[in-house]
Amino acid sequence: MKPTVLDQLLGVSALLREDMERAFAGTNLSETRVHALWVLHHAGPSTQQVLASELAVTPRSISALVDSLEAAGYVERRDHPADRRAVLVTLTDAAAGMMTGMEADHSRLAARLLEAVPEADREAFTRGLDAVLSQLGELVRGEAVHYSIDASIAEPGR
Amino acid sequence: MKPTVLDQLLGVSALLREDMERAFAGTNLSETRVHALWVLHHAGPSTQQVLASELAVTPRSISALVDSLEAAGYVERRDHPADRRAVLVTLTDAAAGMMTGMEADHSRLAARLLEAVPEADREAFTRGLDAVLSQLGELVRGEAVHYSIDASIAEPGR
DNA sequence: TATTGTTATACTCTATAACTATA
DNA sequence: TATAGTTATAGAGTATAACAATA
Repeated sequence: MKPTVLDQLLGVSALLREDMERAFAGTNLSETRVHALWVLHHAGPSTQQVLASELAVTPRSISALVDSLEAAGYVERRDHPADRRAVLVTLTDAAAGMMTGMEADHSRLAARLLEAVPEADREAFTRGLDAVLSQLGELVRGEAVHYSIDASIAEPGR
Repeated sequence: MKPTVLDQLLGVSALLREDMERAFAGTNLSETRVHALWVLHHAGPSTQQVLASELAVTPRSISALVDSLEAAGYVERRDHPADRRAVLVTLTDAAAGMMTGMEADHSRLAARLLEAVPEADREAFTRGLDAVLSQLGELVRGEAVHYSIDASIAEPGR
């Protein structure tokens, strides 16, 4: 029985997460922490509000996350030059270097995955992936929910 | 600047998670809980050891998970007929019905995603996805780690 | 008034370690 | 001894709510 496209995509998701978890095992890094560092690497020094919206998380959670990243030496809180309420979260030099390395690893992995696809299929493959990504984006943005949940047992309080 | 295959796949992963999170918001379900129910739906009544290995989680975590699923009315713990140490975690009728519905939703979503891919590209697309999945599986199973982590700042204690 | 970030508190998911009952 | 599951404890990540400082 052939797996559906959705099953294949879910398989890829699981493997990508597993790869990260394994890489971070035994370190003080995690998916969430690296996500924050990744945003800072690309956006440069940012306020906690910006981080909150990029990571789709509440400001309170960002406070805790930045606390731990700061304690571990990945980031520093600097005064915002124009707004004395705000803070600019900034990568330390060591963390900036590390993120540059991670970005190179990321590109290497991307190249390896593309190379695994038979050359003749590559164009159709990326085109298809693009189509799936847009379709999924529309579905998620749309207001319909795609799973049948039994409301009689799935009440918040139970 | 064209996104890489890896970026597209990460985008798909994020959207799939977002879709589930949204569907489960305001209910007592979560990705982890539904994963357990999904395993039980397909494997039938299972010991907690089996669940632990399917979810790749410690037995202790399964105890807590089954406790909460039981309290909410999704599963029951039954005596194992042959091994008095063990327990068979079993879906309640209501939960079994819900999972049947979810499986139908899952198929519907799979079909929708495939339909989004131009017909002429479908064969090459699934072939490519298959290739990426195997390649990624090999990479993850291999012992090499794919990210440059700065050991001087990423020590467990920091 | 509205926004930025913090303190206080709580829930879920996960882990390790020590223990009981049974195989 | 080894295995199935539980109790106890801890840490990360997330949320809501109330508050202080600043815009």
